[in-house]
Amino acid sequence: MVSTPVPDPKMLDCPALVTIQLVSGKWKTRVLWHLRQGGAGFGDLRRAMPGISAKVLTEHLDALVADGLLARTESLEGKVLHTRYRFSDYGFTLIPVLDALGSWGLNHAERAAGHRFP
Amino acid sequence: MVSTPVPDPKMLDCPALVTIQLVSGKWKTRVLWHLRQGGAGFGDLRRAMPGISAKVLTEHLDALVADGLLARTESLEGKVLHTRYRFSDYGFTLIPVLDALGSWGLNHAERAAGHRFP
DNA sequence: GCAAGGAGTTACCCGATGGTGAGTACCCCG
DNA sequence: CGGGGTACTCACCATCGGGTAACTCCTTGC
Repeated sequence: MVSTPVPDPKMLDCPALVTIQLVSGKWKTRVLWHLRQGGAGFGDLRRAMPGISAKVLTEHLDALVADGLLARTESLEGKVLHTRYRFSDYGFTLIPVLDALGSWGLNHAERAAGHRFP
Repeated sequence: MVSTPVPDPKMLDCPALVTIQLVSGKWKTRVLWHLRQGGAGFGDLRRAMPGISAKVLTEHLDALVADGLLARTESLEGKVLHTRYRFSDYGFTLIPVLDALGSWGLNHAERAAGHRFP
């Protein structure tokens, strides 16, 4: 599992690492980014992120749910199982942080696109 | 190399990932965290972070310098080479983001320490 | 001469992360 | 009945980040 039930003490001298552990992984931020616009099903997420495999998506979702950032809701529409993933209340508190990462990253991308470190 | 010269286009649909790439790695945040309190030499950093090997520290520092977050200054004190690592001006702009990660992480650590997801 | 400290480099190994392809189970549609 | 959709699981691989240990090069001090 990729989750971090209880952050190991070594991290506490660097609390930023705790957050990074929860969010790092090739697709985790992308999943979170996509779910910002509202909940989605497993298949929605697959389609939204071409390249991810079912296995890895499952792993990442499980980790995010286990860490309390996402909530999973299963429902039967007709008789077909539908699973919906969305931010939990706790997960919402992470959004400002993700936004900070996002806007800095966007700025960095622009900067790096042109010239190297002017 | 662990650096991300020009962020690959796939990341741009998730700018947060750009930032995370720069900062993820077992020791990168710890290096940055330590350097927040002022510049330090190679040996200072090794001593400050028991467990890191010279190789990995070199790799991480190289990556952080290549990404423009840190600046390396070499000086000869007497005839001995001293290398000093510190935040670059650009690196400073990342500090608020690291603080956001840090305070959220600290909060998460407290939350996880007691009960699981109350 | 030899240890010790500063600043790395090199070769090699290991385990976690992620990718592939197939298979499962259930249901709906034509 | 076949094809397609939802939601996964399983077995197997490949890559890569990180760890280990040894080795370089240079200078200062006993």
